[in-house]
Amino acid sequence: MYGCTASWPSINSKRSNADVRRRLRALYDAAFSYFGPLCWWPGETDFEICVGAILTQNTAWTNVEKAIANLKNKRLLTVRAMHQAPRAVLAAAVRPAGYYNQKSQRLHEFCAHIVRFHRGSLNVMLHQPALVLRDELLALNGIGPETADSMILYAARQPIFVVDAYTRRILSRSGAVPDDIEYHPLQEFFHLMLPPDAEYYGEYHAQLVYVGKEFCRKTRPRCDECPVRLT
DNA sequence: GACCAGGCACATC
DNA sequence: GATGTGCATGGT
Repeated sequence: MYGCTASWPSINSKRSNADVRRRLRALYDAAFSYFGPLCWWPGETDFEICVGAILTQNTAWTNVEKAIANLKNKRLLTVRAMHQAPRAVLAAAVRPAGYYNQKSQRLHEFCAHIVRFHRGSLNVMLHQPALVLRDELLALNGIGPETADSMILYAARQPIFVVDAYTRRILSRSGAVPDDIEYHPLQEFFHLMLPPDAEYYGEYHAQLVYVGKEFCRKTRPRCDECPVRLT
């Protein structure tokens, strides 16, 4: 049963890659049948997607939605406006997303970087090779692997797989990977096993998040009711 | 009232 | 290199 047994081939077992790919496809198909197309990431613009990626760090998305609504109401959801906004105003707007002092600073530094190095154009920054963009994002304060990869996949639409808490939990509970697997090995696992397609990566990640939210929470998982059988 | 949520940076050992 | 801690709001 999902989450309770471990019958997947080892992540290191090269000879069973075909089997792993088949299981991953079956997982996706089952989730897609249950949830339907999710069309991620939520956001009207690429900048909103990037802002959401920072705001959702260790935070429920419902709180992020409130913060983004505040930013829209204050007309701060552009690179220039956010860059020029007083820190206190920015912090007040993102307050519902928690960690508002850190996140307002991270947003400001993100915008300052775009203004300084890309003439204020997020589009210019995003139109770099994925690995160049990734290194650039990771060098910024407050942007780690998951945040950077979310921006690259959903805003730049380049095929980098996003690993988050749900991804790790679902895959490890299924026995496909060790529960203490680090970010990059798990990302490489997906890059090796899935076709490099940004739209597919995005939808796959979205389906994993929905499965996670609904059936694979940290405590009180609903394994028995989960429509996605991984083993 | 405790626990959790789509992380990350930094200090300490 | 591994581990622990601070950051903070809002839902369950």
